[in-house]
Amino acid sequence: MPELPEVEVCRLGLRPELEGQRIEGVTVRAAKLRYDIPPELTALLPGCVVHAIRRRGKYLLFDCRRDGVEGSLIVHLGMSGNLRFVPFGQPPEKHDHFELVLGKQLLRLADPRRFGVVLWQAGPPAAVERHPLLAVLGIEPLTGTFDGDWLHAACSRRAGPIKPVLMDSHLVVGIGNIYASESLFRAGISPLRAANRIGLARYRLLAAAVRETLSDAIAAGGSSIRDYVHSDGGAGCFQIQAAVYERDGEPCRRCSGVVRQIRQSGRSSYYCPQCQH
DNA sequence: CACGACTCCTGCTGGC
DNA sequence: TGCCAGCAGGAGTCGT
Repeated sequence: MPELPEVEVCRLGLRPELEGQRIEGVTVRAAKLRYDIPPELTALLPGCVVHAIRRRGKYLLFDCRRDGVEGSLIVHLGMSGNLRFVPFGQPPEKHDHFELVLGKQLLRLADPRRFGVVLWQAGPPAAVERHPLLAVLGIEPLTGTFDGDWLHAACSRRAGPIKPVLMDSHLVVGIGNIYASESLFRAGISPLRAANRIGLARYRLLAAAVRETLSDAIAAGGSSIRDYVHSDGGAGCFQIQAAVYERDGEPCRRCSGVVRQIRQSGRSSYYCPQCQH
């Protein structure tokens, strides 16, 4: 489920009900996610107040503090994770692995495929950037320094096709398999085009397309935030209408061509061969 | 270094 | 209807 927009919408939905709240307890039902959930969390977190919820790439960061304890809870939703507020006493389901007990409700992490992450970085909020998983992350695509010029320079040594490059979180964070295809469609660039053989002008189009695609998705999700984080909602699905993703064989929305599916680096890519070069 | 294959895990879909 | 292969929105690690 989660690429950058989904994680950002999740953050926005969590914020009003979690920021400033005290953590009363922690439940770890299945410690084995991509990494083991640190057992010390059950001792560290109770009594902490969540002062801020930040996002870096697809990681959610909960800045926590109490007497003698300061650190950030690092949460990644992997492929199939989601965070939900649920009422006290709601029985856990099969893949509910972790939860925070708050004053009035629970915040529960479900993740069937267990590619998610729950970790802890001790220290002030800034210290989390030094965590090994975060230290290697690339630029945020919704910040000012991400633009066509930056992207053009960053891709100058990448001889492979642009689509997997766009998904490389060491370069740019947050662009997953859906929004990579959608952004390339918007920019009119073929996913097969060698990254270092795309000119500056087209990289400016691509950078703008990435920003627009992600922003539109966040805006679309923003209107259903309550659904996204509450168990009585619509399962957290707010997907923007895809131009090409999973539309293999269907007509292109822009021309008379047919959307095609190909495989790149083990992932599906979708594009319109007539619109994208 | 850059790149692709492989890997973790469970669940769903489509073909036979 | 049942079974099995293949695939799924992520990303670290390893070999070339």
